[in-house]
Amino acid sequence: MSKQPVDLARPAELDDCRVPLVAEPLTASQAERLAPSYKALGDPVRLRLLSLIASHEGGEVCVCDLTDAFDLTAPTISHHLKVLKEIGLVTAERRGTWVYYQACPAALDLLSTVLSVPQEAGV
Amino acid sequence: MSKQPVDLARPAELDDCRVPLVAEPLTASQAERLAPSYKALGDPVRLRLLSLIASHEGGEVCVCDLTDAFDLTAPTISHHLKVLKEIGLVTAERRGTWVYYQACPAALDLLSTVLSVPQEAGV
DNA sequence: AGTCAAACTAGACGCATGTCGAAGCAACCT
DNA sequence: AGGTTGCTTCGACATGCGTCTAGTTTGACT
Repeated sequence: MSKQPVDLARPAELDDCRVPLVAEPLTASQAERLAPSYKALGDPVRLRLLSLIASHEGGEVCVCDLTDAFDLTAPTISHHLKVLKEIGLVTAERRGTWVYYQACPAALDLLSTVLSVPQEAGV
Repeated sequence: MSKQPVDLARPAELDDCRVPLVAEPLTASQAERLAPSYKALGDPVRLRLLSLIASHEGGEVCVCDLTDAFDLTAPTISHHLKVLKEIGLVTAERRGTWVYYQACPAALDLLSTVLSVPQEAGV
């Protein structure tokens, strides 16, 4: 394992990133911590994977169901899930033969907050 | 100009993308229209550029000010600004000698909305 | 043990991307 | 006109990334 998860949910690491980008300029280090997360969302397959996981009732999805939803090989799906996992947007849990993925709402919420536009800014 | 701006502000093109990713699975076409925008944010330099522009009072920034904020050459900054412009996150306007960039709040808001997590989802 | 299926890892291949130096445009000056 | 500054385009280079095939691990079931 070359990279370890960034863990967007951990306050100590990223609470100082929880500021709308519109409110004040991001520092270089804030930008460097946030950019990889947006990059992870910058692939259509990963966006759909995350959405499939996050919107699934029960809050988790088996890999086999995810693989079926795409015209891609299993290793490719596995690779994308690994990216999402390492960035802290999802977690994985093995139960018997199958592996289930869950979304991390806190991580999503942080990324949403950074892009949010206050009302008075005139959307 | 090889690509033209995606224009995230145009309702006809992207209003059907204005749905939280957590609410229901993104379709393939939705994901393919949204992913390039997140990819554009997936670089620390572009994130900071966008933040510098969006948070600047007056709502616009001259390129020269942006270039000074980084340890990069002018062509590189220009390249990143072009990416942000083509994706519809900023607009550019020349006034005399200088070029000013403005942020597009509507585009930002869309990307924020897609990542937003409803309260009851338990952040 | 042997087998099968689910999922991941390893390695390879081609395309995309970030960066730079050099050159080109555009607008302002003498 | 000529020169200067601000910004962009062009072309090149190294690196990164998405995808695949082939092989490996993990667990369940005979």
